[in-house]
Amino acid sequence: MLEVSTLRSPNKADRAAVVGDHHHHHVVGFPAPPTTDDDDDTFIVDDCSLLDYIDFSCCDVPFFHADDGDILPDLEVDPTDELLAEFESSPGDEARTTAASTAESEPAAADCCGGAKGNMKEDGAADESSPPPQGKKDEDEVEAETTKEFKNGDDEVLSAVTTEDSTAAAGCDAKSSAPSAEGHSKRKASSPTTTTGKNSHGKRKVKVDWTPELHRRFVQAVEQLGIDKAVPSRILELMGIECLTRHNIASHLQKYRSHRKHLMAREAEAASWTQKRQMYTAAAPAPARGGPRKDAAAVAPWVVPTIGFPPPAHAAAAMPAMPAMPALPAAPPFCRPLHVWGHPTTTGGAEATPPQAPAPPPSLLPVWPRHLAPPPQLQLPLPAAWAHRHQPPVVDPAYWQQPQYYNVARKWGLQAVTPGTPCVPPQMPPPALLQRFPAPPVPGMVPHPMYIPIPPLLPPSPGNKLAALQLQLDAHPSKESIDAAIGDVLVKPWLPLPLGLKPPSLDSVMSELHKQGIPKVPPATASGGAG
DNA sequence: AACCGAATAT
DNA sequence: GATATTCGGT
Repeated sequence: MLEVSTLRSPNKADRAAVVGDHHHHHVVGFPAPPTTDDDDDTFIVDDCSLLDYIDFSCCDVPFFHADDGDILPDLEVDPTDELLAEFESSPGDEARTTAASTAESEPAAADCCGGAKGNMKEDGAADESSPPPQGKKDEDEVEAETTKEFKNGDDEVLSAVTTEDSTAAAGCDAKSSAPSAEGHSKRKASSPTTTTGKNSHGKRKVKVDWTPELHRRFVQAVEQLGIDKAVPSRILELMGIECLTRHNIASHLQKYRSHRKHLMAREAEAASWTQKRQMYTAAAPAPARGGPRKDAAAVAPWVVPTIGFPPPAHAAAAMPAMPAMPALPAAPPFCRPLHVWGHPTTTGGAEATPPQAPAPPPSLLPVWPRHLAPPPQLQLPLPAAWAHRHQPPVVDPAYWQQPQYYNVARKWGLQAVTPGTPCVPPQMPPPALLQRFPAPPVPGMVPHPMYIPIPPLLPPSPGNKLAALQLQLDAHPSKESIDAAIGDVLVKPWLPLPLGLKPPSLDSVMSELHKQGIPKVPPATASGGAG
């Protein structure tokens, strides 16, 4: 279900105070699940279908206050508390609020098209009397006002406040099955300064909800223009959404670029890290024996996160022989709908259903809201011993499909993680940072080191730079780095050996593995799967 | 003047 | 963290 996004206080503690009072849940835009009052598992919807649930028919663009951001991250949050806070703490605002809510609560007022095409959030009243200090800004304001649907032409700003409010809320909530929801959720008592909602010029401050669909359009435009030529004005043109302003686009574009940059930087870091890691692994001579297997795991980057977590069923099943390279992580068929920035080139359905990717067991996705759990038919059996795990084994590629790792990339355009989506090639770091080595597999290199503890490393010593490096790497391998490392390993288990270093012989590797209780892998299978 | 983008504010 | 606004540069 979707809850109306409220201009709530960021103070989660406040909201938590009333968690549990489901009576005031604001459901909008979706058919009411069987049990609307309970956050139970009955309402199952996947990423794709979630979009389908949204009725965009009356809107040019699905601007919803029931935005992604408000659903998943704040599942436990009940907007009611905000209401309570409002009534308790800001009687002044309440007058206006109640009045507005009354008007909005009328379903008749809900005309998605008529009111606002945009899911603009109005932060507060406007003070139209104060002239803008800067002429430039004045122009911008004009632009904004003219482009916004709820400008209502020559409507007075003051009236626009209520109008805007009602249109933004009721307009999009029109389809809502909770008629009175918008009234409550629309405004909440935040600090008077912020809730007054006026910017420095006393103009309306309207927030744009960048819904997945809206973002999809955005990215589509950006890709169409090219990441380099994508400027707000052009993007705005291509998007063709009146209610957006160039500033809205610019702001979003800024963040979009920022995220991309961030992701690529980490990708580069991961690649670099992987390379170093491989260098050391290859360079490390036969390790001292006797160390328990746990120790080896403690120093092996890809094993470190697995401490305490046995591999999942499907991973374990593939371990003994390790003949085939596991498929690259694919988008789970039930992608989290919120804060998942759908791929621009897909329209809400195809992106999240790669046929080759079985759904990860639900227990591997602990952060997902229960009501968004995968359908039962997609749930894989899991060993009982694993059923209780709250943290998935990192060795499982599915782990990296967790929203916090997977969806971020999806959202911000590293489309490489969304298989099957026809789109512009992902922006990759410079070749220098992402070296690909088409060299054949090195004999003796196990193609799937993820699941194999590497031999114990040399004890750190002043002269042992490799050991020092290892420690450093082990100390702070980011999950993203590990993720990328895993990806690298999966794709190309071989990496160039540093000059002057010789790879360990197959016998030595196998011998060491055997000492540590790992059954020897037949060379035929060990070298397979590289292609 | 218009626009862009980074920095900053909300 | 998301979005808006400001500000300096082009």
